[in-house]
Amino acid sequence: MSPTSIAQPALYQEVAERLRQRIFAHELQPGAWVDEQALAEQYGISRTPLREALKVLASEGLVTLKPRRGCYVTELAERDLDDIFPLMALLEGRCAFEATQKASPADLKRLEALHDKLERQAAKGDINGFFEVNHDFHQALQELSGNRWLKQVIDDLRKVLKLTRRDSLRLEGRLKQSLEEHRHILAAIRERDAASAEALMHAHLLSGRAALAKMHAAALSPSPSPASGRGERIGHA
Amino acid sequence: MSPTSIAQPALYQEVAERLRQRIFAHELQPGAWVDEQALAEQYGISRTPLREALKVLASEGLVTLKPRRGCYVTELAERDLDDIFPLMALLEGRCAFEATQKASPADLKRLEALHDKLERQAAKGDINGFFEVNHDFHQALQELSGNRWLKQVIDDLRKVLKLTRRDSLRLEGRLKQSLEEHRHILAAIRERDAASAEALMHAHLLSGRAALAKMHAAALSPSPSPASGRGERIGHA
DNA sequence: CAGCATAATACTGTATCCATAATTATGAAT
DNA sequence: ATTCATAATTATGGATACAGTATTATGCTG
Repeated sequence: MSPTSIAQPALYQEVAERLRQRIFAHELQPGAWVDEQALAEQYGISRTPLREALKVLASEGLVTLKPRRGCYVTELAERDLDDIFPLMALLEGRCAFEATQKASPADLKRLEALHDKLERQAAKGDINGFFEVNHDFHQALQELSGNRWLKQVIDDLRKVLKLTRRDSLRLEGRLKQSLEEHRHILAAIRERDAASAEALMHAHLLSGRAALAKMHAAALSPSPSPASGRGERIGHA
Repeated sequence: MSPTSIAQPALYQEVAERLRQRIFAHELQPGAWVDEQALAEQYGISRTPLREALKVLASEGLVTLKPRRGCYVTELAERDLDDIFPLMALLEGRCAFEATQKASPADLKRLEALHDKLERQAAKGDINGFFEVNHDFHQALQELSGNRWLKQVIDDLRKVLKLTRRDSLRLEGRLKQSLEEHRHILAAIRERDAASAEALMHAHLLSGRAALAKMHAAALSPSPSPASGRGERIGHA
């Protein structure tokens, strides 16, 4: 996606990145209308680069452009999550497989170091920290896979997933479980068991989906309204 | 990534689509500079929607935007093909698996009809026709998989692959081989053998990569000109 | 009182214009 | 003659202005 980032990035890229952060931080909530001229004013720029940035975000699936109707932050339905997580499981599983085969001893040390950091964040109970380091670990595996396009696709999908609230880790026991899964994945990589690493990573992702579903169910059950927050909203197709 | 295509599409979308076609037709060759104002003049529009269209194409990886340097049609290196084809094999394999499980009898009939059409194109020796129907068949499987995001990712990658010359089918025996592979895939689907369908589709994609590699090798060996049309240019990272 | 139509307002989409940066060509100096 | 520096030209990036369309609100009519 990013053009050869030598030379200073264009303004529309900066803007796109800032908007991404605001979307990920849920400052711009899913379904919310994106007010072009308000944002342009706020950033002290004209609408032109802002509109270009929105085109990019639309291509990434983070916002939905409705011709003559404006721009809205994409809402993910449960259906979308059911589609994306298995896909991620497939892709990240493959990453783990490739990475296991290609990791040098030095790479392995880096992975161990990252995992130790993860252990520490978990011990501290720092959920945000855990989330970040977890991301770093997965990212490292993607780079070790040596397949730029695989990494690219995963990155794109992960951005979309970040549209949902990420605090499934706050679920009782989920953080500990996630950590445990990571331990097993790392162990498989350490022992150069690529097939196991793939299977464990695959399961890890599906486990993440299950946790999210459980949380959504919990959030929904207190008020047993039949047609409540169900995901009949379309993704961005 | 197309925004909700209800309502008339915006101008920048029309332009993006026309540019895509020109790129796929290799009228705009990989590595070629995209002259903004020449195109704007040619289409009788201003540069603004054209620039927005280029942002979209850049997100898709079809062109590369170099800040302050202009826009160039993406060149794929052999390395990129080595990355993308295995990835496509993985994804389309999964598609075949899911489609096999979910296809209704009516769906199966549609697939059979498509395959018959493929057989006829092959019999006629119509390579372009074969290419098109082949595309339709794969597309149909993606839809049957029922996973919109899986389909989306495959579509995106296929667009990128269309940057390369597509006449690997002109290779001696390749068309016949491709047809044979399709026969086996369809047979597996017909017998509801999802695992086989997945494996066969996976092999089908890798087989396509091998054919392309063979063609490139052949194109390179006859004329040993040192700086010929080789693709050492970077993809679009 | 309710529903429909019309008008006004506001936002998207496109064009034109201006400034800045990069590349190329020309000229001078070694 | 070749190389480096400077100037000019050209294209990209950003801003502002304008037009068209959709939505909403208000008023009128049934």
